[in-house]
Amino acid sequence: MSDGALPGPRFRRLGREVRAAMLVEAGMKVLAEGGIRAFTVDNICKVSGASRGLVTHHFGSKDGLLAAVYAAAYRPLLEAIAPEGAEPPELGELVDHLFSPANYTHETLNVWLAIWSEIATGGALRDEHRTLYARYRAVVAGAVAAQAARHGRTVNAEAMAITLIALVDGLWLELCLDPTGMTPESAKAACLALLEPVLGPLGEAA
Amino acid sequence: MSDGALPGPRFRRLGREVRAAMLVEAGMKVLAEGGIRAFTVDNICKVSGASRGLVTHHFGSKDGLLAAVYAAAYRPLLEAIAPEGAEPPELGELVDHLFSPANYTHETLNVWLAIWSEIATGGALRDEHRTLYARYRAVVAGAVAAQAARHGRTVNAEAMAITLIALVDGLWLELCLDPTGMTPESAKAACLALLEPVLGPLGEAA
DNA sequence: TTCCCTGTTGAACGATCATGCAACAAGGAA
DNA sequence: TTCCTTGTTGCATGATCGTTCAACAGGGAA
Repeated sequence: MSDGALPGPRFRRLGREVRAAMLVEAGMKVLAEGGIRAFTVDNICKVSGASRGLVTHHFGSKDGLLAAVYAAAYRPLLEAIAPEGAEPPELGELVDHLFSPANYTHETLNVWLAIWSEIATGGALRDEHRTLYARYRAVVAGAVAAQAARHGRTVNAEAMAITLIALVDGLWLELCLDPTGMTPESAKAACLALLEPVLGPLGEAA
Repeated sequence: MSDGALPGPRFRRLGREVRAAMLVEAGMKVLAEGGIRAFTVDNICKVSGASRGLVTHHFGSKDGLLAAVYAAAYRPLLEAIAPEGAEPPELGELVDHLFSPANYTHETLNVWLAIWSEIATGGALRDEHRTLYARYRAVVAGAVAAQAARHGRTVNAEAMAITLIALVDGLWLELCLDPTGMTPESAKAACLALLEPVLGPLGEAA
């Protein structure tokens, strides 16, 4: 009893996907708080409570983990917008989801922002972004087309989807950079103020 | 003549602001091509053709140079939108400027994107951003208010300015991330398609 | 020409980075 | 109980980072 050896196991063995999920979550937290400059193996493992070798062991490299974090950030958005096996939501519900507290979080937005720059400079994330973004845009375009047809308007649904996504992303961005005088509610209201003159009324009155 | 000494001076002495401008330009180029991860003293000095000590000497630190790069990126935008001593442009002209080749460049946009993440995570750039962005928003809000008054519409000019800026930034962002099927012209057209139903016709027919 | 201010250099430094890897041990299987 | 699979550890390594600083030299002033 005089030595410093602690009783019990020194660490816990976890299943492959459990540990991977822990690292992804830690990576997301680090990315949200400190941006891409804080996304280091040391920080991630300290937050996750794991040792430094695990990142390479589970994801091959740090960039592999970053790709997993990106996919994990996209997943809830896509599932909220296009639930599997269910029929696609109306445009009004879709916009509601985009500005819901689940997606419109300061933490989440910082993750997006940090990763966007990596994509723009041609990292390995570029291809994965193209795939996920194409799915995202297709869902939005479908909702836009349905909304337009329901109200007898003729619009270019693809172009309008790009524009709507740009508007949402831009509002996200402004909330990240300077939340002064901005709330999720005002952002959503601003979004609807531009959409409804073109696509007809959204929301419960549909 | 047998030694390797080259004739002529080994370097050129430049004025304080000349050298500083060279470093800022190099920093912008590096930032545009590789994002914040490529924004290193080594890269910057290699591109600029200067030695490593100059960054600290002229800007105090690397972050000081980053702040200067940010201000230098904002300046042409503000000057195009709110030329000093001249009366503010109409909203149509303002939008033209925002999507003009001078501002809507892939290089410029990558610089913005790289710096945005730094601002969002609370770096030293935050205060400078607040100042410059407030000026930017005020100019846009003024143009929006004038446009609305000219066409007898009543809008919340401040909120509409935030929304317009968000839309422009979002379109910039999408062009950075995935230029597929996007051009400055289509982006501008998408922007006008949302604005004109609310604010009346923009452009030459004003 | 000589002098001196100051812009410039580049090596040195310690901190921090991502990754490799051999040893270790947890915990189920037998 | 013993054995073996495999998740885990953490040190070693070499690269790269930002910053410091003493020496250097360009080029105008006198």
